[in-house]
Amino acid sequence: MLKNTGNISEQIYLISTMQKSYVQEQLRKLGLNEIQARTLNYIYIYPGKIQKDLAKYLGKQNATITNILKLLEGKHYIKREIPSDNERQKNLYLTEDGEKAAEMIQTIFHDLEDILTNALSTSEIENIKGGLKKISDILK
Amino acid sequence: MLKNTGNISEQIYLISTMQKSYVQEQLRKLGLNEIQARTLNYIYIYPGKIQKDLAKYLGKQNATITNILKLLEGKHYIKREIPSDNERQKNLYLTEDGEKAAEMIQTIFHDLEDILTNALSTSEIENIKGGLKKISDILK
DNA sequence: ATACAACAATTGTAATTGTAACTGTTCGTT
DNA sequence: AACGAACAGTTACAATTACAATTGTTGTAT
Repeated sequence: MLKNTGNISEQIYLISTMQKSYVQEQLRKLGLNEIQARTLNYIYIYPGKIQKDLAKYLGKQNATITNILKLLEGKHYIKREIPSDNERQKNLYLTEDGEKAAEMIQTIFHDLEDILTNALSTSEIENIKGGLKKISDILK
Repeated sequence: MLKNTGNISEQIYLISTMQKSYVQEQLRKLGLNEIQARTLNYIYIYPGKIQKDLAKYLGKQNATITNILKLLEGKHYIKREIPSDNERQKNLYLTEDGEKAAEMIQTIFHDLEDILTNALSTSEIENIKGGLKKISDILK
């Protein structure tokens, strides 16, 4: 019998689900969902990346990315520019409105991080970050 | 400027996304998606729980749960029983086919856990589990 | 230079998930 | 007992996401 209650992967799943609920709740007032927020945040941090990079970051299909970006473009949060040296790809940028939204999103993520770290000591935080880094390197 | 690349919450998000991609890939042959698999796994581990409990575990609305369960019921993987002492709720159980599917799902999750832990020492594993436990308690 | 495979993104459609309003049941208070 | 609030789940519909096939572009090997 192989149950898996205390497993690392199960813990990660549980925490990510709870994080998602928290973030979604905070995003209600912005009229965005988690994926849209993470998209804006990604472009905020990595402007000029192409859709394929975003797809990998979010773990979604390229087709799904097209849909997400269409919506954000409709809200005038992002713009897509085809570089002259490669016409099959599109570089992603935030508009001014997108910047503003991204900054609000940043504070939501920052608040979340505060919630997680406030109850922990500095060394605990470093330990956990180190452990997570190892895990994510394994899966990369 | 508040970037958040190395944050705990961001790491958790990245890892959960990668886990999800792995699990989805493995599930293709079973014709199930991640949510359906986690649902079957949950009922496998906690038979008799009601839909609301599942909703909390998955971080989804009750209405979404209804949809997911309808589909799994259509595949004859689960059954729902209304207890005589409380007619507004439904206890969830696996059928025989559901048990078989759940066992295959268990091996997928088990394999994933192996991938994560094989590159780590016993003490590292215990450290990471302890850290994750703290985090999930904070968010609970 | 040309042919062909690989790449980045999109389209149309199907499947899934989310929202708000609603049904019926149980619980608590009077 | 009888009222209303809270609860568990569902419905109808809207929004989002996934899948398979397709377009147009770039890279590579002849």
